[in-house]
Amino acid sequence: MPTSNNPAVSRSNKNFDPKYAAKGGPSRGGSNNGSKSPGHRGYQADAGAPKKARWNAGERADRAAGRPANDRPAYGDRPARSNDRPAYGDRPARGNDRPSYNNDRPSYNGASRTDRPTHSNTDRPTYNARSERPSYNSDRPRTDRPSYNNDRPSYGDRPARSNDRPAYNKDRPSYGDRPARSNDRPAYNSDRPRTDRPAYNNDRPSYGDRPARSNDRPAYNNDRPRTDRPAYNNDRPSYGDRPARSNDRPSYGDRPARTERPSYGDRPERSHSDRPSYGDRPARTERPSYGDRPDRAARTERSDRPSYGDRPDRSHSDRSNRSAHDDGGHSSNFYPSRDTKAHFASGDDVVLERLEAIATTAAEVVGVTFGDLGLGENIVRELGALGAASPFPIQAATIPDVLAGRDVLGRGKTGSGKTIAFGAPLVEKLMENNGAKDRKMARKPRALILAPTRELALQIDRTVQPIARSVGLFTTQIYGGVPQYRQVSALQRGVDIIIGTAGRIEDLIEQGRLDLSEVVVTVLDEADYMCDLGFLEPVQRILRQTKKGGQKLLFSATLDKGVASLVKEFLTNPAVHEVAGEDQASSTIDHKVLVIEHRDKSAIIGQLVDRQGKTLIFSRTRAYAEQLAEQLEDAGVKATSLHGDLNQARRTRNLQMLTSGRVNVLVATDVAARGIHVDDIDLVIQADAPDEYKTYLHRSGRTGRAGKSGTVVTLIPKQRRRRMDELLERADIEASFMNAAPGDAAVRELAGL
DNA sequence: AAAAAAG
Repeated sequence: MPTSNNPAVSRSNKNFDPKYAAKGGPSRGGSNNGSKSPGHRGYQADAGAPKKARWNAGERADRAAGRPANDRPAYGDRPARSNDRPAYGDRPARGNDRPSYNNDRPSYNGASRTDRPTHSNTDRPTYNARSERPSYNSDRPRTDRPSYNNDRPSYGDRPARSNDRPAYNKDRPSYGDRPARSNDRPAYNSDRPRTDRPAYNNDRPSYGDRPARSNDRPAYNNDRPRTDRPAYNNDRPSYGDRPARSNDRPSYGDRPARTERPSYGDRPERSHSDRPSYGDRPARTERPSYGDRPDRAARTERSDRPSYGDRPDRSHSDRSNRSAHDDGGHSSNFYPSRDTKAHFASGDDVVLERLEAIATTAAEVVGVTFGDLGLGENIVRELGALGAASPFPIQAATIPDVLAGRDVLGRGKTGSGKTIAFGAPLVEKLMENNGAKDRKMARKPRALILAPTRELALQIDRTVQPIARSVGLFTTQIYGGVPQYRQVSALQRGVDIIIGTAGRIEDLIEQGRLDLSEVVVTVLDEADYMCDLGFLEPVQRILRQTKKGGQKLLFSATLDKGVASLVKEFLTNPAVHEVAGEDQASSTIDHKVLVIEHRDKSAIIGQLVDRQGKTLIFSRTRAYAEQLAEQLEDAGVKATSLHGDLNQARRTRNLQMLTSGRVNVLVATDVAARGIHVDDIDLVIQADAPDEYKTYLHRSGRTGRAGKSGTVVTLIPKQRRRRMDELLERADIEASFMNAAPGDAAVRELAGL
C-alpha cells in the first residue's frame, strides 16, 4: 500500500487499540472492541467476532464457511439491497465518489458497484476476498473519507444527520449505539430510528428532522455501512468513551443545568459567593489602571451614565415592545439597542485600556425576562428547559448589546451564565439574518466560538446546541484529538455555529475544509487566556479569516487588558460589561496555605484526600499529575488524572469519572483550571502553587459553587511564602498560612472536612 | 509548563 495508506492504518489501529486496550481490554477483550464500534454492527451479527472481525479475514473465513446461509442472511439484506438499488439509482452519485473508493478497493470496486446485485450472489466470494479487506477498511477511512465528505454533500439528507450527529455524539450516550448501526445499519437503522431516535427526538425538538433520516439511512446504510461506517467505527472507538459521555449525559441534565443552573437559581447568591473572588479580579487585573475602579461607587455613577442608565429602562420598556414584535417574528428592527448604540457612542468614554466596565447587579435585573432582552420565543422556552428561567446579571447586561450587533467584552465567572450570555443572543442573531428555513446544504458557518480547551468547547456546545436546535440551527464541534472526518463531513453538510479549539480549526482551514469567510459573529471564551503567549497568534489568524466587520464577543472570568491587542485589531467600540462583584467576605471558599517540606508533599496530599468528598488536585506538569494519580491509586485512593498527555478519549472519560463519582480524586494540570464544571468538588488542592493570580482564581473557582462551601489548600515550600503572599494579595484573597507535616492535626482536620 | 494539530 502507499505510504499514505500505511499511516492511515496505523492511525486507525491506534484509535482502536489504545482505547480498547485501555478500557476493557483484559476483561472484555475482543468483545469490547466489537461492542464499541465495529462490534455493534458486526458484533451482533458475528457474535464471536472480536473486533472488526467481520471485515477481518478470520471472521470472513468463518462466515464464508458458515455463512453461505447464515451470515449472508444478514447480507441477505444486501440482496435486498440489490432490490433496493434500483432506488439506489441515486447511488450513481456514489459511484462517482467511489471511484476514489475503487482506488482503494480494486477487487471490491469492480464487483460491488456496478455488479453488486450480482455481487451479492456471485461475488461474495469476493467478499471473502474482502475478508482481506480489513486492511482495506483501515485504509479507507483515511483515504476515502475525505472523498466521503465530498460525497456527503450529495447526501442531501445527511447534511442534517451529520449536523445532528456531531451533536448527538457528544450529548447522547445512546449515541454509543451508533457504532452498531454502522454495522447493522441496514437492519439496525430500521430498528433504531424507531426505538432510539424517537427518544432522541423527544429530547431534541429540532431532531424532528431525523425521522426522515432514518428513512434515508436504510439505503444509505447499505452503501456506507461498509465503506464509511467502518471508518466511523474507527472514530467512535474513541467515542467508545462516550459511554462515559452517556455518563455525562445523565449528568447532562447536570452539566448545563446542574452546574450552572443550580447556580442560576442561586445565582444571586453565587454571584455573591463566587464572585467575591472574581469580583475582586477586576480590581486585581486592572488595579493599576483600575485605580479608578476601586470606586465601585464610580461604577454606580457609571450606572447613572446616560447610556447605561437607559439600559435598564430599555430592557423594561423596549422589551415589552420587542416581545410583542417578537411574537410575530424576529427582526433586527426591534432592537432599541440601536438607540442604545447612539447612547453608547456618546459614552465612548469607556476606555478599553482600562477595560472599564458597566457593572450590573442582580438587583438591576429583577423582573427582567429573556423575552424582555429581545430573545425569541423558542429560545426563551429552551432556556427555560435548560433551567435558566430568568437572566442573570451578566446575561441581562450583554444580551441586548449582542443583539444590537455591538462588539462586547464580558467579564463573568464561568458558570455564572456566561455561556448563555453569548450563546443565546448569538443564535437569535443568526436566526434573524438567515432563518432556519433558508438553511441550505453546504452553507458556510456564520458563527464561531473559540475555547482554550477541548473540554470547554464540548461544554459550551452542550449549552449552545440545544438553544440553536430550538430554532433549527446546527452546531458542530471542531477540536483536535479525534478523527476529523466526522467534523469535516458535518461542515460539508452545513452548520451554522462552530464551537472548537484553535488548532483543529486552523488545520481544517489550511486543508480547505473550513471556510470562515461568512462568520459574522465570533466569540472568544476565556478571552484573556486565549491571548496568552502561544494562543494569541493562532487566534489572530483565525479571526482574520472571519468576515470583516463581523461582530466579536470576548468573555472571561478574568478579562483584563491582556486582550488589548485583540480589541485593537478586531473590535469596534465594544461595550464592556461585568457583574458587580461581591466582597470576598461573602465567599464560600476557605483558602488555606500549607507551608511544607517538599519531601512531605505526596504524603500530605495522600492524607488530605483521605476523605469523602470530591477533590480536584492541580499540578504544574503532566508528568507529576500522572505520577500523583498513580501514587494515590497505589495507596488505595480512587484517583485518576486529566492532562494533555492523555488521548482525548481518556481525557473525556477521566473527567467523567470524577463527575460520576467513580473516583473522588482527579489530578489535573491547568487544562482543568478553566471552565470545567463538576458539581460538588469541595476541596481543591494545589500541589504546585500557581504562578499567576488568575490561575489561582480559576483553579479555586472549581469549588465553592452554587453557594456550597469549598476549601482551597495550596502547598508551598517555605521559600515560596513571600511569593504566595503577593499572589494572594493580587487576587485579593485572604488565606491562612500554617506550617504542616504529615500527620499534623491541621492536615487531619482538613481531611475531615 | 500547559494548552492547542498530528505525530
